[in-house]
Amino acid sequence: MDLKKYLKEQLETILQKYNISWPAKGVLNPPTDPKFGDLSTNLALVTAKEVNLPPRKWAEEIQKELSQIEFIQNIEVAGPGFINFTFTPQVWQKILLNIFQEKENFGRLSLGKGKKVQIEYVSANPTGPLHIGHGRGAALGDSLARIMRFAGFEVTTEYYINDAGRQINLLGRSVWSRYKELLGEKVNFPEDGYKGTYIYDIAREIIELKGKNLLNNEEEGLRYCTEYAKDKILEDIKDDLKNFRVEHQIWFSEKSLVQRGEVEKTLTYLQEKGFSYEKDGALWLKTSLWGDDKDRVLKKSSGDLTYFASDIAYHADKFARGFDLVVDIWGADHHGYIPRMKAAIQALGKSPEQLQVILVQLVNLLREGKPVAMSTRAGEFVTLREVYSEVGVDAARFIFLTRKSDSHLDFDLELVKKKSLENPVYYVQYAHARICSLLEKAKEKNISYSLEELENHLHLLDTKEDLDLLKCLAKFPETISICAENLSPHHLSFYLQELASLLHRYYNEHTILDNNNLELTRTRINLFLGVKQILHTGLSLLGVEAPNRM
RNA sequence: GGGCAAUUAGCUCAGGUGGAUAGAGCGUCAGCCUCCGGAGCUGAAGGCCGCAGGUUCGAAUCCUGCAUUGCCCA
Repeated sequence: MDLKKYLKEQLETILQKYNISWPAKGVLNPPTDPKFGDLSTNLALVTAKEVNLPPRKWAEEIQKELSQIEFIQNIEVAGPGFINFTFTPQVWQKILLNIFQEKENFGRLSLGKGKKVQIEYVSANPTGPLHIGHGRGAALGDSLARIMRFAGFEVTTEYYINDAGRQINLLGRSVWSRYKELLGEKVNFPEDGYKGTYIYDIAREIIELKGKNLLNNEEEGLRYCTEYAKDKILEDIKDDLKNFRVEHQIWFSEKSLVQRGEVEKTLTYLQEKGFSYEKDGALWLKTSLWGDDKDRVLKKSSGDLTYFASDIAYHADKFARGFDLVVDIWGADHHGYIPRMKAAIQALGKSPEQLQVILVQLVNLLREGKPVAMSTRAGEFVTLREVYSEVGVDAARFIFLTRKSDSHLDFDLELVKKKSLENPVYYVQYAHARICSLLEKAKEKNISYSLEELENHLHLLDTKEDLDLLKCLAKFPETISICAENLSPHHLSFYLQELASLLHRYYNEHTILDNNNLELTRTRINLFLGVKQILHTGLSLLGVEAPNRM
């Protein structure tokens, strides 16, 4: 049962008697301080003027009207005119029945109403290994996809492979150059080429496969090196993401888009609509029509297409595939592209809200407090693989998902390693493992438990710790809703920490297994089973394991 | 020179559409195992929410200006 909805309806009924509808600024929420009850509303404060009463007096009127309401234990007027509601313990105790009834679907919502959503994330150029910044975007995108599916959206995840442009070209020339160098040729390494040692590794692989054979034909050799390097790196990226428990359902090639003529098709469309024009030998899109600072180039005077042009074609393709909402996760250094991209999709006839861009701040990778240089070109960086091998997938993901995406993040390898046992992720996992261990113990003591009698014994869960825990469990669905609506998984991470904290407190306060009071023992075991299930569901939405023992 | 973000406890960070005495973890200090996992629990100290104005019953939250930091663009 949705308590908030229920109460809101009751309040609205009263307002109707006074010909007032629910005010825009009316709020019905849990108060910051639990001593003010379970839910609190500012309704009387906001509507006092309409009934010509002082807020407190008006609040008391409402209180009187509600005196016979079901499920409510206490209503009081407080402060300047807040109305605070406390539900009966039964309301909270019954949550447990819901949880067991819906099982792993408890918290699942129909918020999305089957709306088709695409989430595109990581999309790193296949010119080098993933680094920690990609890891952050990967964790975020993957977890968001899981949560939005749980909230009733139809989600597709996708990786856009920039395999058509200048960067890939440069990669090929870098490898080709190293190949020749290793075979003793004199070479001029491309000025801004990729200098990482992995380029040598790839060149060595090619030598093993082809020997010196490529030297005879410059054009063919370069082509081979380019293709080989791209495929090899992409393979490693896929491998990394798999290890990091990140799933992309679709791998979309920019090159295929170009080859199918989609870019030209999009340009033609824009031209026919009259949204583009030629100036100084270049082709421009009138992005300033939709709030961009200035118009942007689609095709340079040299005849080369810009990245922007293929990006528009790509987004046209996304919408053509029927997505109602497209979510792009970008590094924060690309924030300047948002206005032009939003303009572009409006040129395509879509509304700007149908593209949501989440910016992920770049991660400051530190080692012993000192920044680690992270330039792919300079070839000096710590890879994502090194990071998760060092600190573990669970710890790395949890840290990324415990911060909102647009805040700066210092990730000190030595610190995370050293303090790994105090990492919040272990705190949450420990709660889960603890419950599992307790269940084992119950088995040893021959304490059986089932759900059959649960309903009749729910009233035994009546201590403060019981109610705190039950209320926290009841909050799970709303937490999912907040995460999905705000595209921010970090709320879930904080929720799980709170739930784990209440579990630990409970465990310290009460002895669960008591052979002299089996009914209470069984009921409490059931409570723990409920907590276990929510911990499990929540962690899985973050892509973090819920171990039975640690 | 324009633009986007950030600024909350010693440190790392939360504070969904404005609400009552601003929270958590780490660190510090003081306590808690005859007992189901002490990787835990309880308590204490610690804050002009960057600064100054404005909007209103009410601002960490919204608006304006300024400062500092990061990034993007010419």
